[in-house]
Amino acid sequence: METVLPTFNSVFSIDCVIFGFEAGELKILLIERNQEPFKDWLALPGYIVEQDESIDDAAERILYELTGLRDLHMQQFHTFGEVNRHPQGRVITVAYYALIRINGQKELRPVTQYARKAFWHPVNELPKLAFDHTEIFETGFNKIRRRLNYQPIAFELLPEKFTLTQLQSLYEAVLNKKLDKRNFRKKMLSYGFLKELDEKQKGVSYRAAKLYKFDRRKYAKIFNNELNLDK
Amino acid sequence: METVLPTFNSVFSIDCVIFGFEAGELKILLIERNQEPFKDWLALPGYIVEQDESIDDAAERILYELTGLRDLHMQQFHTFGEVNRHPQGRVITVAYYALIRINGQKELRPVTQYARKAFWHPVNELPKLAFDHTEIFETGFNKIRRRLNYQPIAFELLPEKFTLTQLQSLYEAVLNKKLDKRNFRKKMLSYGFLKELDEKQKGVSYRAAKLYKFDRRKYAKIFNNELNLDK
DNA sequence: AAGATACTGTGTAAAATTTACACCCTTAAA
DNA sequence: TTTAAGGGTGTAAATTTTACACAGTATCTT
Repeated sequence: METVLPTFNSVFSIDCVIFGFEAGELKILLIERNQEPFKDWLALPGYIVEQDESIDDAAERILYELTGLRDLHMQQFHTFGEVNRHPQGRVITVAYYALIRINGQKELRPVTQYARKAFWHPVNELPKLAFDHTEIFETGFNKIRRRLNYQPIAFELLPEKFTLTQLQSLYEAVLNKKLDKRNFRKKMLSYGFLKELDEKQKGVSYRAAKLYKFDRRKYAKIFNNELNLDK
Repeated sequence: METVLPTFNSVFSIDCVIFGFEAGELKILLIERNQEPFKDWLALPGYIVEQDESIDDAAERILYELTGLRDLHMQQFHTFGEVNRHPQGRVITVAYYALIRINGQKELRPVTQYARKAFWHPVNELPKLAFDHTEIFETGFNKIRRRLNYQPIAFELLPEKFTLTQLQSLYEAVLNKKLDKRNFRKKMLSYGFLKELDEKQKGVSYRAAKLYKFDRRKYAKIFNNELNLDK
């Protein structure tokens, strides 16, 4: 009886769909590849998992190496395992997503040679991507659209202090539909996990809006209660 | 510049969490392993993906080989990639789930030597399982609990013709809570995808209940409309 | 055949949530 | 001081969700 694992020329890789939000627009992070196959193509940040690292660790490392970004909360969302998805051999890829605040200060700078550069690109009008990355992106986008309804992921995309209008336009960008201003505010505030600050928006040429903060503690409390008091 | 894939001693495997429903109880399919590691342990049906098959194909094949079951609609739900989850080397496993009618006629019979037998086991009071299979099961169970609310997966577990009480007790088993009979019926029927048959339950020692069928066409129509008419 | 048993099948009112909808206010810039 | 741009607010109607109880019927028992 066989008791030893077979050796195939098979590798695991990770691909990352990283969402950001800027100027009312939803964007994702792309790289320009500097390596065959698909040299010079645009692609999702992705690379091969090392033998001695978990896939979660690999996802963090790979994103960092290709884009310079660190300490994101990445979550796996799907695994792509068609036989010929990679032209050089059998590669199964586990796709992760994360949402982050786009921040002018944080420079996007690949620390390996595999990517020539990394940059934000609006999710609408995405160019052709390497491998099956377009499909991976679509799958990921659908997932976060779903999760937006039951997880507080929107706040990861916004600056720490934000206005209700910014929050609403983020929801509109992800869900791709217009929402009613009064109803949106009523509902968001009714959850009780938004903290109104004594501060206002600055630098706008119109009446400045109040700033709010997402209160993680309150959110956790509410969420746990829901689970515990389950009828 | 490296342009060829590295060769690691890494393999992909598939593990299956197959749910069934019988006698008002939710069950999953387990095997008794006949191979090291974890020889003689109970485990989820799972095995290694071949080099030339997609992971979806592998899932079908592996389930068939270990249990004799075929033609299920399996869906991947999570990939487990901790470094030491398999004692013999680096194995990443993609976990799939499916829901099926338990049917006395369909015999569970492994067609490989890797499993000694396959059998149904209630999801409550699961024994210790091989590898990280307990965690895989828990993750899968949580997923279907969620999906029950927005996908018609319940009907895959029931016989083609079923009573509303059977449907309700399935929901109660998966969600692990009591539901109100009148409200449950009102809501289910209001969707419009249950077809009332001219037939009644047989072989019960009390008033026989009406039988219903799940109408896939109507379901699809309703579901598509929802998507298309999206405001 | 009478009674016991076990589950079927049904309606309504109250409460909660969701939806639709429009205008005055404030700030900065011109 | 006027204009431009978005800020901020309330209510009524419609819809959905919740809570709740009992008579009806088939079978089995004695």
